[in-house]
Amino acid sequence: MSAAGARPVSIFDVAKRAGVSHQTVSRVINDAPQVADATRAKVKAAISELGYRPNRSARTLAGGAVRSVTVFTFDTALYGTAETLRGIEDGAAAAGFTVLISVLDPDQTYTDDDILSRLSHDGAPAIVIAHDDTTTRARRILREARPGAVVATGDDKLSREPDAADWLVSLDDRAVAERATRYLLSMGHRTVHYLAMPGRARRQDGWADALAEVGVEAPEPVQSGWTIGSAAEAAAALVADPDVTAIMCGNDDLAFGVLHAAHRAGRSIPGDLSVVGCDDSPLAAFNVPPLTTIDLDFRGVGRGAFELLHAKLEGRERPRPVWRSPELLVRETSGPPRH
Amino acid sequence: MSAAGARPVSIFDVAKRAGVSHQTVSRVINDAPQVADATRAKVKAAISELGYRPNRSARTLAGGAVRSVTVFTFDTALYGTAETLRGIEDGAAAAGFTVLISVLDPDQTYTDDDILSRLSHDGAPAIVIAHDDTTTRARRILREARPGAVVATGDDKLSREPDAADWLVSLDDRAVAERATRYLLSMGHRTVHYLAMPGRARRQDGWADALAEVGVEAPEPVQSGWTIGSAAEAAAALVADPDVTAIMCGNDDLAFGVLHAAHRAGRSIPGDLSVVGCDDSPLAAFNVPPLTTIDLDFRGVGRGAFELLHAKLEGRERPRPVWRSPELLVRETSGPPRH
DNA sequence: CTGAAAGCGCTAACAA
DNA sequence: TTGTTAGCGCTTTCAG
Repeated sequence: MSAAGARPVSIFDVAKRAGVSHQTVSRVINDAPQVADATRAKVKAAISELGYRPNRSARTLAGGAVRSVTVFTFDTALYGTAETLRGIEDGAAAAGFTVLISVLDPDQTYTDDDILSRLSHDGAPAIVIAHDDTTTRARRILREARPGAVVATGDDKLSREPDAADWLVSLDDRAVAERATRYLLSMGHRTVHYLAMPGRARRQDGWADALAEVGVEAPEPVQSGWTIGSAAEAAAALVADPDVTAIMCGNDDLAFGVLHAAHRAGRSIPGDLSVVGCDDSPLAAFNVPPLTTIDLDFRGVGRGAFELLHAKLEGRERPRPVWRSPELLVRETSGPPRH
Repeated sequence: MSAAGARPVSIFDVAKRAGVSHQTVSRVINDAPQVADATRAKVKAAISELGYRPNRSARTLAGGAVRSVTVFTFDTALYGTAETLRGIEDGAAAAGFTVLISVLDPDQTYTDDDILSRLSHDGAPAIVIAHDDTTTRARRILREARPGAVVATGDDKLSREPDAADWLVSLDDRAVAERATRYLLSMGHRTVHYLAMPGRARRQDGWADALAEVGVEAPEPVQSGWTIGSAAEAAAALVADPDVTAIMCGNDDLAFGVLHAAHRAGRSIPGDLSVVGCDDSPLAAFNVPPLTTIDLDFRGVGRGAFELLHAKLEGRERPRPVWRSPELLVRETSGPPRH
């Protein structure tokens, strides 16, 4: 154990103690195969006696294998991003990687250099959780600078690009929204309205496609911000309209905003109005009434993003996706229209 | 702009281009005062022409000023920790620091070495968001190893220690819970029950103190986990008891669980039962009915934690706290008992 | 299987 | 005000 304030134990201290060269110590801590078992044991003993811990900066600088990822995101508190981040952390921890986090302010404009200088060094690997315009832009900048070391998650316009399969890990947001919309249609609703989050695209596509399928012209989607309050405000006119019987929301938080607005407008749920969310956030099942929504495995997506990055770094094949497929959870905010 | 794959631009490349020594470049990027304006301009021009960006590992290794913090936490998705993290990020970004994040699994037991090896190097600065037993333990380990470079937030038994003022940044959780309990008492409730989160202490102290103040013996606190589901389950017996008219909850999520359980038990809110949360999470104001709670500025606390760490690192005085003081927000889940 | 040498990109200390 | 030198702790060569 090194005393506080003293010079930390280095690879040379260990080498001296074990009676080997520092290089042999390096081999041991990197699990190199060509080390005699006896030597390995001696070194390991010295390591634990001295309380040696490798210095990550030195390892990185000396050009060893990369052992950290920088995650770019815009809000660590939103359910989707928080869960994705947890998934990345799970994967990173299992692989011995350090996670750095770089939060981008949606209201700020970043130059290419602002983004790139957030990496620990040129070409450091990164994962972008792209859920808004700023992170989508960051994704583009990072990918242009280091195509091999950047993967992304998210649902935005870039995910329509042809080479997306190489670097994108994402649920099929289109199918998810389509499914929820079809469900509402199947309950007998004439049409389904859509409350949209900022900067996302594919969920809205799915909703529109499901309507087109049955020959219904899609009503104008209503635009909301990310907060529950903004959703309540954005949906105020919608919920006041007695012709509106079904609303599909970009995510659960938005759905809670709609429920709040509907309550204030005196409309009963699900008699007057069906509301469907998306995410299955922790509160959905416990809301009063419990929210009909689609279970999305963001954590699995995060883990998948890390694994794709890891595979690319080591020149391996793209691993198979590992997340649960989305599931529609019909609870108590949806049903057939009253007539 | 360095081409992908090429060797990154170093301080020597910049020096050559600007016709100065690499040390002068170092001075410019570190804002050292003793550089002639003309020289500085030349160097800056070379930097931007070449797209030079400093390598953080090299800077750290060479023993420059520290520019990163590792944050230890146990769940980045919970409202309190997520907001604290955001506050730390805000402060770190303003000071040009990188934030590393180290998530500790509550179900795992870590050795001292497990914890210490998560730092980028021996003695790297850290902030611990201590909200459970595992993180509280990490706090102790880190503080013992590097007392000067570790600060913490949170509400646990350690915060009762005498030297806490040196390294702890925290709201007055005791006062917060006391205030909420007094409010319920003032509405005419005979007693107030407490639904507790794991591993926290001071909120419970405040609740007990407020009851003691008016000579009421505190009922046995009910223990919940961190999830809404566990709260609903833990509170099932409590809400079924018609003698229970007021429940104060460790945080908002727990309160939502209680509301859910109360609804299932057929008790009306707030007629039969008053429920008070703690946090003012984003959903509180928009729940149906809106939740009475206490607004806690976790983001401010996070910023304060970073600023305390930063001040310690630079040998400055402890900065003044910068967060909003807690405020009781009486909404629609609380009121006088029915008789 | 092990060791010696060179250098990653940067900063601190010293010299001019 | 600027330049030179000597590392930081480690990994990658390359030699035995």
